[in-house]
Amino acid sequence: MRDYDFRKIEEKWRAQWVANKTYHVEEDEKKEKFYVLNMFPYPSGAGLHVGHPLGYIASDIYARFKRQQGYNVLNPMGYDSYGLPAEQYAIQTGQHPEKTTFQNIDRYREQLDKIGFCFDWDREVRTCAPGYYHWTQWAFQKMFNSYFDTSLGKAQPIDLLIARFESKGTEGITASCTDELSFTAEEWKAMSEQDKSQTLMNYRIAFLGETMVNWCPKLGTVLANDEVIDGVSERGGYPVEQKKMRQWCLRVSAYAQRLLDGLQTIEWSESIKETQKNWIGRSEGAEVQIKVADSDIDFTIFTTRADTMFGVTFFVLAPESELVARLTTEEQKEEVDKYLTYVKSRTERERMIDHTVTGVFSGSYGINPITGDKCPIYIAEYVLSGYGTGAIMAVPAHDSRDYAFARHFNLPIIPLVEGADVSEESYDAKEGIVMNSPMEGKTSFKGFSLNGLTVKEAIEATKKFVSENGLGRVKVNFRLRDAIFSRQRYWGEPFPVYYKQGIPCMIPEECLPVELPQVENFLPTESGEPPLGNAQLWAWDEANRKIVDKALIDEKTVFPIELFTMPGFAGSSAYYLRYMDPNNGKALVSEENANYWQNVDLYVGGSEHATGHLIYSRFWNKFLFDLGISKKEEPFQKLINQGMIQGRSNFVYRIKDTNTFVSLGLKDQYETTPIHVDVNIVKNDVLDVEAFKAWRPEYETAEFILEDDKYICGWAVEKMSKSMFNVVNPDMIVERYGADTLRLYEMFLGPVEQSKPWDTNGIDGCHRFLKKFWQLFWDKDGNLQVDASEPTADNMKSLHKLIKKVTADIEEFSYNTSISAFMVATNELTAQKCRSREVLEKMVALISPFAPHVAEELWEALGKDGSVCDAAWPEFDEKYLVESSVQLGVQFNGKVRFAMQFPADATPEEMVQMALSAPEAQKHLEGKQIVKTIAVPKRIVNIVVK
RNA sequence: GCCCAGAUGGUGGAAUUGGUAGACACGAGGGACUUAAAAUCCCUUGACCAUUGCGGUCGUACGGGUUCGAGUCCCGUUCCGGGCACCA
Repeated sequence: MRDYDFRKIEEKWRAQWVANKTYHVEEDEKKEKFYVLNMFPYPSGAGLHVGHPLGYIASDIYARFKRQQGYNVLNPMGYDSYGLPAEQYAIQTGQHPEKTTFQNIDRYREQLDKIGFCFDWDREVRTCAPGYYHWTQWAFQKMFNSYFDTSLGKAQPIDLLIARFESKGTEGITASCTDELSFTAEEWKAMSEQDKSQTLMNYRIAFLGETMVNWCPKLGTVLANDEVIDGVSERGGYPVEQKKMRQWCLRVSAYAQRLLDGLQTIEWSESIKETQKNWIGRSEGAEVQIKVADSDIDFTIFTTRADTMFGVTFFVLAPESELVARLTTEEQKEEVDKYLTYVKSRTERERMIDHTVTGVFSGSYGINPITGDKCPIYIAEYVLSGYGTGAIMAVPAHDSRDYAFARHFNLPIIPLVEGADVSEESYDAKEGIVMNSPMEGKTSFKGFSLNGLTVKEAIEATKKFVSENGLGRVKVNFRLRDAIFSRQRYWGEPFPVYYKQGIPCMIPEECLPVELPQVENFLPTESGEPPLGNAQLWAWDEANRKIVDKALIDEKTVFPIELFTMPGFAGSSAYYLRYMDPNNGKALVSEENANYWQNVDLYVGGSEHATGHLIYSRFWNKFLFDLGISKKEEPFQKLINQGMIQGRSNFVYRIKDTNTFVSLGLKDQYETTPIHVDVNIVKNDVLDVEAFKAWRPEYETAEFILEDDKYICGWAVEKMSKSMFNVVNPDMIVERYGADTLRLYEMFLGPVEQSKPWDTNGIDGCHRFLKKFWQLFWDKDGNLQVDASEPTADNMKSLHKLIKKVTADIEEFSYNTSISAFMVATNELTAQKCRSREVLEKMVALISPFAPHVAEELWEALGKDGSVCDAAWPEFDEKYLVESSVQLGVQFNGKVRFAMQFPADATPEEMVQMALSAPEAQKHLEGKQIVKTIAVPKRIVNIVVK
């Protein structure tokens, strides 16, 4: 008997793979490509826990499977290595973030190497490496130098737009912009350099904008919308306030429609597509011009319910709207100011939670363009400045928020749908027949009427009427905002930007990358500048002298360099392109390599990135696609979201005020407090009492009340965290059971996409299976028991059943059921005493993606050349599974009464006859009449009797 | 509030997509081997009734429905998870 010595086997093959460069990948035109990618990790100080490898193992199995099918598989790995934790650690300890980041990377690498992944480490990328962020800066510059042409639906060089301004001004331009501007060619030419720069910011895809941002005072930086959750920062949970600041932004909103449309072309889960759809938030409606009474001012409102124009009883402006100042009358000024002060005092969080009705009358009236009615204009915080036009028409009868407002301020409510009862609440449904539009005896603009139409018809009719009569236009609004792209931090990509008389200019492309300067202090400067302000000599730093030299080519003064850094998502937005050509110093990716690898075929990662990375990355890729750099409109063709691995905590129960611990089943007899206990000293919920005593000094003298001589621990599913003592790291599992067992077990735990608690309870089963699989190949004396014998029909049946199942399962990521199938097949072949080389070689090839180390060892033992990862994936042949007869349940009145054999090719009629003449059938037929018979070949026979 | 996904033994989870529910594994119980333990192997293991043998009834969150037949399809309810949220 040769033992399954996993330690020796795994160590040997780890070394061999490195020595032979087994997983090195080259572009190869002769082979079809397949690109598998994991979301690269942020190397945190805690190292990997068992949750991390889940996705890596799943994709590794897939990558190996595809390689065995003959594809040229790219399966790279790298590190998302800029980020806040390293910087905060630096602030606390003075350790440079680069130092801790590199230490963490080394630790990650060490842990990853133990699990047997087929990563091509020659392609590793780190977002904090100058050779990498060179291309992050480069892409930013491209965005700066581009605008989005709405008629072409793609990015164009900003120079085209400038040329256009030179000749025709803004007349007829089709460009995504922050504000609608209007000027002539003459006016453009007359502008100062500053004004021109300012104007172009309105169109650039990467632009400097004065916008409301999420400012987190505690973190000292602005945050993107997806980094703010329920009004507090995602990281740290600190309060976030709205502040108007000058920041770099990316015009993601220009791509909103394409981001939405693209979802239909990719294989992502419905739920994550839904999340993105919600985040993009397309709504189709109308913008309508409203004239202010006794004034020449007018303003625009946005509505999706154009049909309710006849029910408008007031208008509302967002408090931040610039119209507020213009529409507030003298008499109301004091009150309005009071209200604005109140609104300013409220944090984002308060505003989000507390929906009490507040507002103030501006003193002005707006004229309903259809009815001609004069309606008061209010200012209220329930209207948001950032969405639509920051002004609405209020229809209390059919909008719950307007309803609450109208009730509070005693404003009229006009119902517009037949049968709608608005005495208690508004009728928001878009259903029913329209009435009161106009009301009896009232007139309307050009006699326009909606009465008798359904709500849906009325919406369309009004949109048409409004745009045909110049009252407004049809408009699509998106909730997706432009991304705020600068952070007031140190540990991020520097901007390749310098300022010349206040005008932001791009540092010449040949001077990239602009390297992150060394600083001593990672906090903001005393004058409140970002941490990069501490790098006073930065501009003169040897590494950056070339920038200054070029930038100041004919100047003598030093121009300041941008002190902001880029946000976390900058480096992770195009990393999949860089893996295609990671060491290219001339381009992000060469034309040849981009054409060969195209895009990611399979992307594996957590769904928590749905509204962050996965949106930004798609946006970034679409931009690069417009430039012709990326070859596919969508970066990630198929996406699998691995579930989170939660922690499974164990508890011991201490009897109050004692040092005695009582086992789970007996704890109710005492007054106890549950205490978290390290899961690593608990096995199958049984506490290792000695290890517990040694765990903490205060437990050294602990006493135990046992049940069945065991101490049984309680358990609960919680987040995996150090404080709950439920962190299990993969090294410990590898040490005890081996990497192959870890791989198998993580997959056996359940479907990859499902969240589940980590629970070592079942791991022995997977380890046992590997032992059995190993024993299939060795006799009692430790010799290979494989011969050239002809496989039996049973051997082939077991094998091909397995091939069929595993091949189908891998494509569907149902790895847990394939492992079950392996267990069954192994037991069958063991029972059959299969020795056939033909069968056993295929078994090794099949298990190779799941347990590569043991597969390599057996492959070598079988005398095969090369690595098992190049072993051809076995072909499935139906002929071995064809049965001459099948056993089916025979049902009477839908209940299975007995089982019997049928010829596999029996017709339904024959099956019924056979079933009826079977001896077991007689007692069910006695004294009864046959009402109906149903037979489905290979499925079921059912006989209905009365 | 709106949208999405889900609920199956003591546990993790299967079920050819409408056809013998509970594969596989863990745990538990019993047995073999052993001085003993570990390891290994065999049997039992959804519940209830019967158990001398057959066997029978119920059972996939709950209540209805469609069907010869429903874990699977339809309607309603409850619960858990996720997303969006004064977005007009």
